[in-house]
Amino acid sequence: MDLSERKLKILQAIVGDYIRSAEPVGSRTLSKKYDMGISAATIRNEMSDLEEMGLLTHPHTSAGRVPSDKAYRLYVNSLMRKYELPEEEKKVIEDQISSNITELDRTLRKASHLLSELTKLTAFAMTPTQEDNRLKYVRVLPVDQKSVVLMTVTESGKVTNTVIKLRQEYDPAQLELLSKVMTHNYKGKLLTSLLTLDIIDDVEKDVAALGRIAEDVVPSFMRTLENILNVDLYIEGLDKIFYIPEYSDMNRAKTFMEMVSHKAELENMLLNRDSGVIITIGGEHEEEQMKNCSLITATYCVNGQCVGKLGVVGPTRMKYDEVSSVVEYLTDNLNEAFKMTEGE
Amino acid sequence: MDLSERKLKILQAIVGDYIRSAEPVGSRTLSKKYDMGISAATIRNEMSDLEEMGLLTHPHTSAGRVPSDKAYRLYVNSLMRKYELPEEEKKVIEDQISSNITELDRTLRKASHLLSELTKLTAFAMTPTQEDNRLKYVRVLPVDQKSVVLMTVTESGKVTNTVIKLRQEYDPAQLELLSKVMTHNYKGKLLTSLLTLDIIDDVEKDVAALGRIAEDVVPSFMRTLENILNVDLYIEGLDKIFYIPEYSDMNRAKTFMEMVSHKAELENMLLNRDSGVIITIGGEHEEEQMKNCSLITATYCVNGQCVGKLGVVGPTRMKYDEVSSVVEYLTDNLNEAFKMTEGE
DNA sequence: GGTTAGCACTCGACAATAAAGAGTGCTAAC
DNA sequence: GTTAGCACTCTTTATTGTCGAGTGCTAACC
Repeated sequence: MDLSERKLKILQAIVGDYIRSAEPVGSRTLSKKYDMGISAATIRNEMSDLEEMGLLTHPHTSAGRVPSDKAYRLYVNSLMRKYELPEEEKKVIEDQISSNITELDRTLRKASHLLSELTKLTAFAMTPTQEDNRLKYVRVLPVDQKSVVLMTVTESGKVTNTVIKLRQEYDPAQLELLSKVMTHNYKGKLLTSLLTLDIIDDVEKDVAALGRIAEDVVPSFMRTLENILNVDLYIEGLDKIFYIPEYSDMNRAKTFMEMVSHKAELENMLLNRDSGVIITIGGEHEEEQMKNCSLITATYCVNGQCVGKLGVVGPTRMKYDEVSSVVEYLTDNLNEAFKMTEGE
Repeated sequence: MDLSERKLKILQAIVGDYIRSAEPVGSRTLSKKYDMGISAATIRNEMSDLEEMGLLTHPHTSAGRVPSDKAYRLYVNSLMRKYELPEEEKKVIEDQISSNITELDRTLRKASHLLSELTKLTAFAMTPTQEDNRLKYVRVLPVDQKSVVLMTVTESGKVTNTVIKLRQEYDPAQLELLSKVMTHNYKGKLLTSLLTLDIIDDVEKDVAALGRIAEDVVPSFMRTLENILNVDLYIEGLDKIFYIPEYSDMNRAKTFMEMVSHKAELENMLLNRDSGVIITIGGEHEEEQMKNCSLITATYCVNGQCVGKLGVVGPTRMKYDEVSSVVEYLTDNLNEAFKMTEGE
């Protein structure tokens, strides 16, 4: 696609103006607002060409031009200048994110909230996937006579603790033994693969000395595995859509809301995305309901493993430069915060 | 307020009809639909009386009548019959709630989701307050050479575990000592009161042998306390408002959404409510933004302590009988599920 | 005296109509 | 290649008129 300097300039002006105003932009407005030394009529001709190339659309005969998804793509790829976040915003992000690094969940919730506030769009953050994660070791520690704590540690460094009430008293040596047996059997195995095993049977068959302790502990272990593998999705700023002209139509607002509220589907969609800051514009989406939305996501890493997603959804008309910068900066901060952490 | 049998009957019919249809109900409709042996004209006279008593309103001269908050209150207190949940719904609630009792957070999230689905309204659930909770004991347990797990147990039975990476290796005896010192010092103290203490200083001054371990552990302890005291609010079914005629006006929808999105304020409001199933109707609320909403909340108990709230918000026109039954049944199930649990 | 029928009146909802405004597309002149 | 001018298109907004539902009042009825 070869575009003259002038066409690019006009396109850029249209995209920029439309992103700001949400109104179709006409030739006259353009020639008045941006002093580019050519008349409205000339601009009309150029616009006509751009429309033929599929970069602009016409809501109806007598309306101004609106950028197509293709135009946004061109804008994002070549025309858009890098947007530098104002220092205050950087500071807010740093303050909010770096503060409590030990709490992944809470930090992610905070991150999505922040993302929504700064972009004025609906934002979300997903807890890390643990699909590729393997068991490092299991330990069962004493708490009191009839309670123990089950500690599960994965290779990626996620540590989970669960308190288990036993139906009988136990001998500390038994716990020691149980820890060893389980660790020995399952160390290095994928968490997902462990879910399908019949672990109680396994363990009891192995070591008769454990008695019935395994029966109390193993179900909790299985539940812990399930929980670790479970992904949560935090969504913030749903109310923001009321400020966006695109959703002043009740039906579109409803559709958007429903789409975002279907967490399971949204989750799936996010899981399928590549790493890095990714911008997907309207029709580029596979999913029918997303065809008039744009999505900007990024992947954050915990202990060097890139496993979680976060991002922003909005209408195709969005401030791609600002939003992607916020997403990027926030992700960088998260990565920094989660770099040295072990456990949640 | 003395009302004739007939007036009550008419009022009940109006409230019932309006709750179902969301349309002002006229005398003619009423006399046709409900065969109560009197003519529309008579009903008009009665309606006029009821309006004078402040039980009905008139959106405009030629519209039907609409119940006032006062009428809803009367309806809820005296006219409303107990609504028996259909067996399927009971079963759904039981299945969903009883399944994973060990996970308070997840269960509450599920509960609010369920509440929203069954009532078709926006629902929420709050994690338990721990304001009156006292520390039972603290234990620091070994994990590996440089990591320990800090276990905090409260009198209400809430157990929290945090993994802490130390900057140095430690002697198991030190952990034992630290546990004892901290437990001895702070056992039985309100969690809230502990937050204001200078615990590092306290502990180090007490026992020199601990060295710098306290410096690593105590901040995590403080953070754990903060987290325990923190209340989370899960909100579900925001999209439901799009199906409610009251919110087909964009502005009201927006206002509602903003109100519900202000978690901190909502939290405060909920904390101020009494126990049991409480219905507050429109103008009965203190808060300006709630004056055209009704709120049905209940309190659930963990280990016998009533500490958490959950409920439903919607327009004053809501199916009070059904909704309050769902809230009640769900709460009963939660109470049952949380009765025997220790820890989350 | 309570109840009912009848009728004038009110008001919102909806559709049809008209006018205004913005923008295009084409043509002819520069 | 660029520009001005003009007819044409289509949306937006305001206006009007009509319809229907519902009230409130009065007078008759049982």
